[in-house]
Amino acid sequence: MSSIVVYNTQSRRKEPFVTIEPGKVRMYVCGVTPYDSAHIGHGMSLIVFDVIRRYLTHRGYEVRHIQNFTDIDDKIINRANQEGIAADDLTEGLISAWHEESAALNVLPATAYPRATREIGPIIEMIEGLIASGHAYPVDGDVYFRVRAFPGYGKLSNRNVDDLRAGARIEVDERKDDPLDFALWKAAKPGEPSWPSPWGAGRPGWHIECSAMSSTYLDGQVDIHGGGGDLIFPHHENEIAQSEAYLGAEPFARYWVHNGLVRSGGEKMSKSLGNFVRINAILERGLGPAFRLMILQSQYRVPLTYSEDGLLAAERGLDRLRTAAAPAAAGLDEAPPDAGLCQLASTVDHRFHEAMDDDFTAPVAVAALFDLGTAINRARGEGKAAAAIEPARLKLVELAEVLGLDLTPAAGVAGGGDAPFIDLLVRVRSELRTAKQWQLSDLIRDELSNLEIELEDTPAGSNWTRRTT
RNA sequence: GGCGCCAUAGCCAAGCGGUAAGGCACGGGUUUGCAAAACCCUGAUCGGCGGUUCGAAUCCGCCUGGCGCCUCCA
Repeated sequence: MSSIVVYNTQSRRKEPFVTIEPGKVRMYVCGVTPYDSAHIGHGMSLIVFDVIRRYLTHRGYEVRHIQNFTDIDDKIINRANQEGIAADDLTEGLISAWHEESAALNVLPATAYPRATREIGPIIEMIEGLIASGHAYPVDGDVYFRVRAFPGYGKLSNRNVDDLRAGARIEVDERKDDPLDFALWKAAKPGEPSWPSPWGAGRPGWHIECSAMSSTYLDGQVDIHGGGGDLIFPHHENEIAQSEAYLGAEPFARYWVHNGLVRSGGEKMSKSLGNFVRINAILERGLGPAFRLMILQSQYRVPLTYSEDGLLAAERGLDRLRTAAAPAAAGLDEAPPDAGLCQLASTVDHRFHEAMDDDFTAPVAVAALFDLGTAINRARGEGKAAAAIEPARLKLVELAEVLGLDLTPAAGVAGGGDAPFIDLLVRVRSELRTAKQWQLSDLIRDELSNLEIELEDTPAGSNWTRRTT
């Protein structure tokens, strides 16, 4: 079906993509702990895995895409207390905002969005299994995973347990058998949200929910398990330990896929550093598509350097692609397809798939799209018939869509309550131009420009757009 | 201290042994009533020093400068 290769964090090399079930992909992507609004680091992860999912689907795979919400943990409890609301209300609001923003970024909905708090049953079942097999032990209402009972511990993040022990800066909990052991279940403190369990009221630890949910929703082992690079250790390492110990099978995930982290001002962008930009701040300016293009223009595993200039640069590039992808204003005429353009479209199609097959190297695929766009614009400039260009144009739109890049004109072009007045001014100006009243027509253009409205005169008439800033 | 990653034109960024993709910006031009958009032209020998090779941005070593993980984090 394909010759796709995927970089696997665990082996640190690209491997041929072979799924558990032929033609089907089980993909689990670690979502968020909703205690604050989403920033563009989350946006990058969202888009990276959306592109992977879209491409695999395009390649004929049936993709089951699960994304979770870890909707109970210390940060959530703390934040809810600060705001004087219930943890549930906090997470509910943030999750619905997440869905809205995700949709606005043109991210396809996942197959399912399980939440930790709604999967307590499977989580408890898994913990019981781990205790029964000697991989975990209860202490005073807590349950810990016995790291040294799992020989493969450290294989994902390439660490050995003795180095970890030496470097451990964690405050040592004397009740644990070993400082490395981590919590599967935490006993509830007074006033905390809790669920009944064989060990008393409590809540799941951080890592167990993903192990339980991925197995529950994807039938045990998975093909792709993804997330940001900052999840490799300890989160995913611990997931492997729990899941493989519980399932008695390996690998838990065939391909560990991690996106590079967004950097801002030379540092990782994160909530804890406070140097983040919210996704919403980008969406409000209509720059969602530009943001996606910016992400596509760098390889997903490499840290992304984010800057305002970079975002605007992507917006300008996107505009050029949109110009190329725009349907002929006057409709299609009679003309045979242009041979040269068709040939280029075919070459671009090939380059596109070759690049994406090779570990989803979108920057190269996008470069091919730009070449096609330039050729289309050139052909139009040379006066070629719209029908002659149409096949190439359709190819451009088709391939952009595979990447989730929407090339329809920028949102808000004709929107806004002032649109009728702007239309009127533009019409008056057209009359003035017909009468060669250039001083007045230029005045209107300049004044509109001061109001962030840009005019563009074409043989077919004048168009206006709102400037993105 | 342990484990990794990165350093390519003004900025972003591909490249994975065979002679530097693409985007943005700048400058020149075509087009335009003038603009805008679009198109054309213009720019780098790849952090430094050694080594391997017929041949290296690509492999090895050292150096310098960044970054990530080891603690919550997409």
